[in-house]
Amino acid sequence: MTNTAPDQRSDGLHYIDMRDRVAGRIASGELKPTDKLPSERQLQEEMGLARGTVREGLFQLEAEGLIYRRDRSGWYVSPPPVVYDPTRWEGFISYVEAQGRVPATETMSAETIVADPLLAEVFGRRAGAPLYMIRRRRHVDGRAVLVEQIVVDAALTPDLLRFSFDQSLTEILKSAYGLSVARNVVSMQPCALTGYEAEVLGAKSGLPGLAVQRTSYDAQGRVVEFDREHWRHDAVRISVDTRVR
Amino acid sequence: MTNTAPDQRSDGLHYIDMRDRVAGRIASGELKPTDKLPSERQLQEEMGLARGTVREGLFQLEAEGLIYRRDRSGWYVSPPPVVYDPTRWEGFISYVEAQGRVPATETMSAETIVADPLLAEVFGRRAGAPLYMIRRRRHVDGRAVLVEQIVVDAALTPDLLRFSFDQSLTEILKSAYGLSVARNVVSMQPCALTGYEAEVLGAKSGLPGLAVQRTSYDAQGRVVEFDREHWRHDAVRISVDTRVR
DNA sequence: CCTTCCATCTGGTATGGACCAGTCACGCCC
DNA sequence: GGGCGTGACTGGTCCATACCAGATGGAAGG
Repeated sequence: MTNTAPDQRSDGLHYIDMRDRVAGRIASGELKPTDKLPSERQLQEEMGLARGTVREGLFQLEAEGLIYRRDRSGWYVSPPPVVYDPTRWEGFISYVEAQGRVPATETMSAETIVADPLLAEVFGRRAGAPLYMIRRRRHVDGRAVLVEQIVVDAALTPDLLRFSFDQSLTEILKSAYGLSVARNVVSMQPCALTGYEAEVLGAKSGLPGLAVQRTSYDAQGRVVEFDREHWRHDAVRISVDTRVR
Repeated sequence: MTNTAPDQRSDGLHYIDMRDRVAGRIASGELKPTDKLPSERQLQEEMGLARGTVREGLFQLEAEGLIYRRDRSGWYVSPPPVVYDPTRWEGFISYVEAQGRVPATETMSAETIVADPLLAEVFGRRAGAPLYMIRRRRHVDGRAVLVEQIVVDAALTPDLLRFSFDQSLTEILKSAYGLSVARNVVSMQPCALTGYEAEVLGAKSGLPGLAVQRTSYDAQGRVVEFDREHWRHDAVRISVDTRVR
């Protein structure tokens, strides 16, 4: 392996060529965000390849975040990702709008649950303590990009379920319960979207994603929110700005 | 955790079944980290599937980070990821060791370059200003997990190239030049490893990865380090702990 | 005008065959 | 004992084909 720098030449691999040709059309602006690509069978003929080879190239572009698919509908050019700073939570709606995009939120469920051992530890409660769990799906420009599951301590937020969660939860916690966030512990891991997450995002099982887990504390060190989010990998860029301790 | 969520009907999809059967062997401990899986042709026969179907299942497990491949050698069970806080840079070696793993660093190249427009802007210099660029590959327990490209300002670090970079660069900057980091701006994005990055990590083009870009400033606001890292997606979990501003 | 239904288009799954290109362990040779 | 070559093994690429199931849009019917 060369110790010198990057840049490879046409490997002669058909699916790499195919990938680069389509990537070229996107880079040149011939194909624009949300545009639909030709069908796999059209590309197959156009490039003189087997369909499997065409699909291999498409998978590469999908992994790079350049294109995405809508099940049994077609392949589309990905819009640019939104920038997200999980440590500065101003609310999904406001920061998506600040980037000139159109956000939308859908509450999938909101219910009372009891703490299992893991959640009990997170909240510093006994197993069996009452908690609220809210599941939401969030969209940017009409595309579902993330699904989240938020857990809050029922003892701190009595009767929370009377609110609508299609708006900012942070706002509700602050104005109705006087809870505000002083510290966030965030952990992130690239993952594959499978099962429930893939299904509600309309993605094929195995699509690359990003799992974000956020624990928010108030000034007294109480856990205000415990949040797990699953993002489509091509929909987000994480940005964090911190002072070193 | 309480995955009260829907789902869990065996779809009857062969590659999902195959995936789950192998995942079961890993979960049960029958297959342990770094263990080699049976060959694709063995699995094919064992499960009565076509090889393409077996591979589809393996790709899913790879996307989930459960297994990885060594080119033309075989599929192996992934070791657990290392936890990495890009905002608290103590150095790769020390935090990997702190997690009971064995780190290693390899310097691929170290050279003087001139600032292109992008780098010039980052460093607040004119295009053409002299900079040092260092490329390194880093390993955990013998497996290459990330490749990084560090750029530093030659004006702040005269004659930097006389050092060996198989040790901590942060340490060199501090002890030899009195530079220490007061602020980090980090941005992360799931990506696909392709071309140069895939090659030096011994990965197939298209493997999911995580791109991390870090700009480090000293107390005077000067750029000390500009770093781009590409991680194997299954090798790392990002963790950030911050106070809200 | 709206709803319903159906033909068609699209991607999703699965098979099986072929050949290529590194890897790796074994055994030969020096 | 150590270096080298070789051949079996393993994943990587590519092909052709078939059928399934959801998406879609237009035609038919209310």
